[in-house]
Amino acid sequence: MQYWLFKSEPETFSIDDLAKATGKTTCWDGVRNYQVRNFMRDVMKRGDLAFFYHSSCAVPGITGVISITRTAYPDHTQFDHEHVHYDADSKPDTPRWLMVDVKLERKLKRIITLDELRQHEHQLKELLILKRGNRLSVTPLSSDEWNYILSLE
DNA sequence: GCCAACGTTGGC
DNA sequence: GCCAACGTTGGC
Repeated sequence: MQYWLFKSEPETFSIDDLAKATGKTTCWDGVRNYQVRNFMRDVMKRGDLAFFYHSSCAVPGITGVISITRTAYPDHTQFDHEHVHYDADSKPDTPRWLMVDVKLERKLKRIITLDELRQHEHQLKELLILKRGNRLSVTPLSSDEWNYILSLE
């Protein structure tokens, strides 16, 4: 089982939006990066756990724990002309982009901020989100990193 | 296959 | 709003 970190801009989709969703479950559409698509296609399994991270906001940080409830399947928004994530080059018989379903397990008792994570750089120096220039919207992390971060809560 | 230009991300 | 970093595009 693999651990992950999912970024989302709370103005677009926040942890509270997920909490309000039917069954606290949503499809994670909109991934348009090949590396992330390959993570979803090749590695991500049902039951994997992930942190829900708020980015591009006043207080960036980890706000909750989610789980993968459905493995990769075609992202329908790539075929929707009206959608911002429409991809004219992707054909229905060979879909380019995939998504998974995720479910909210729980909100953290408090947000573990990016600033706080940086203060633990010694233990988290391999954490991809702390590395300069990292822009992947979904990144893997080790069980040691997972447990260490949860211990901060 | 190279690489400059361009678009996007995301912290600040 | 700025800008560094990085992925993608497209001309050659």
